[in-house]
Amino acid sequence: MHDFTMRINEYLPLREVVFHTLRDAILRGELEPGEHLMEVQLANKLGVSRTPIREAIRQLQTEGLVIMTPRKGAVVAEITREDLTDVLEVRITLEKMAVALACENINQDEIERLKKSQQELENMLGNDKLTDIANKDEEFHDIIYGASRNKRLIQILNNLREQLYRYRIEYIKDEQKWVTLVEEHNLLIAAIENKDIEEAKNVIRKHIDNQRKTILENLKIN
Amino acid sequence: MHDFTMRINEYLPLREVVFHTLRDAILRGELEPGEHLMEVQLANKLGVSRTPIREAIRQLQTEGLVIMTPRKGAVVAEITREDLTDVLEVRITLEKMAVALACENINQDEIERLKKSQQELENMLGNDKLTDIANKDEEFHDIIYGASRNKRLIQILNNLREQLYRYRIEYIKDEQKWVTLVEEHNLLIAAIENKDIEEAKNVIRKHIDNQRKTILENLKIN
DNA sequence: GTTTTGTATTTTGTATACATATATATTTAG
DNA sequence: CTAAATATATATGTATACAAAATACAAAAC
Repeated sequence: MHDFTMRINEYLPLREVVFHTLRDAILRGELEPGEHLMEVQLANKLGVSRTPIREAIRQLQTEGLVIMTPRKGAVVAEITREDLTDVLEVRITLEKMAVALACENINQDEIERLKKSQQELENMLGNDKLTDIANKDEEFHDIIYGASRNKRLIQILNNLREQLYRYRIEYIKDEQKWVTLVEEHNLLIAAIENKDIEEAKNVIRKHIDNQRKTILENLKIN
Repeated sequence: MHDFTMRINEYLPLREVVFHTLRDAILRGELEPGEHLMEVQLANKLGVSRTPIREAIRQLQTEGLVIMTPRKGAVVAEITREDLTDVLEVRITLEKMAVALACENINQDEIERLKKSQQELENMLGNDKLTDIANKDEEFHDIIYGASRNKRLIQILNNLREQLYRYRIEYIKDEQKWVTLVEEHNLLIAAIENKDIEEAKNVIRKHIDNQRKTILENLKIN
C-alpha cells in the first residue's frame, strides 16, 4: 500500500518560492545591502510575473531583510552594528526566558532528544559541512524553544535568529570555539535536566554572548 | 508664502488604507474571529481592486490578525486564552527589559515628558473618552520604550501591544482600577528617575500583571 | 439513506495592461 | 559652463483578465 498522504500540501505558491529564493540571495550576499530590488527585472530573471515578486518582497520586509518606501521601491536592508547589537540584546533576554520555561516544562522525551541532538552535533564537528553543523545546532536550540511551551516566544525567537542568519557560520567555522560550544551545550542540558533555572540562564547568556562577540568581531560593516 | 513641504509624504498607498480599515474592523469585532476574508467581496465593499486587498491581508497576517492558507484564503485569527497568556508572558519579560534599559539611558527631557504625560492622563480619567485615555496611556509607555534605545525591542513591544489592542479598553473602563493605574505609573517614574532597576522591573511586572488579570477575567472565549 | 461522482460556482493564484509618480537625460536660459 | 526647466524613460501603484484549485450541490450508484 502506497502512502498517498505524502503528496498533501506539496503545492507551493510562487510567492513562497520567490520569497525563499530572494531571501537566500540576500543571506548569501548575492543581493548586497543597499541594492535596489526592481520588480520587472526580478520577474524576468525568475521567469514569473510581477505579482508574486511583489508579494515576496512584502514578506521580506516583514522579516526585516528589505526596506520599502512607497513609490520608491525596496532596497536590501543595510545591517548596522547597532541593529545587530539590538537584536542580540533582545535575543539574550528571550533565550533566558526560554530556558527558564524549558526547565519547568520539559519532558523526558525532549531531554532524550536534546542529548541525542547534542551527540550528533559533536560527531559532526570536523567532519560535516558547516551549514549542516549550523542546522544541527539550530535543531538543538529548537528543542529548547519547543519545551518553553510558549508559541509567541518561539515565533519571535525564530524571527530574531533569522536576522542573524547571515552570520551564523562565523561562529561554527572557528575550530577553537568548538570546545566551548560543546561544553556550553552540555552544561545547558544538565541545568535544564536539574531544573536549575538560574544556572540555565547563566549558561545561555554566556552562550549567546560568545556568538555576539564572534559576530561583532568578524563584522566588516559599521 | 505657503509651506509646500507640508505635502511631502502625504501620499498613502491604498494597501495602507485598506490595511488600517481591515485592522480596525477586526479589532472592533466587526470582522469576527473565524470569519472568512474574501478578496472580491472586500474589494467591492471598499471600492478598490483585489490587488491592494491582497497586500493588506498579507500585512494583517504578519501582525497575527489573520491566518492564511494557500489556495484557501484568509480567516480572522481566533484568539485563544492560551495565545493571550503567551503574548502577555513574553510582554512582561520585554517590558521589564525596557524599563531596565530606560533606567540606564533615559535623559532629563524624557523624564519631563513622562511626568507631563502622566499628569495629562490623570486629568483625563473620568472626563475624556476611554479610547483617548487609552491612547494617552500608550503615549506614556512609548516614552519608556523610546528611552530603552533598542529599536528592535521597541518594534517587538509595539507588535505585542497590537495583539492586545482588542482588550485595552477593558482595563481602562473599570474606575476602581484607576487608583492603581496612577499609583503604578508614579512608582514607575520614581524608579526610573532613581535608576532603581529592580524596583522598576517589579512595578512594571505588577502593572502588566494587573492588565493580564483584567483581560483574562473579562474574556468570554476559551 | 448514505456515499460517490460529476458539474457548476466561487475563490484564490498569476499574468498583464494601464495610470501615475520618480528618476534620468536633454535642452535651454543665464 | 552651470543650473533650472523640460522631455523621456523607468518603476511602482492599481485594475483587470484569465487559469487553476477549492467548494457547493445535485444526480447517480450502491
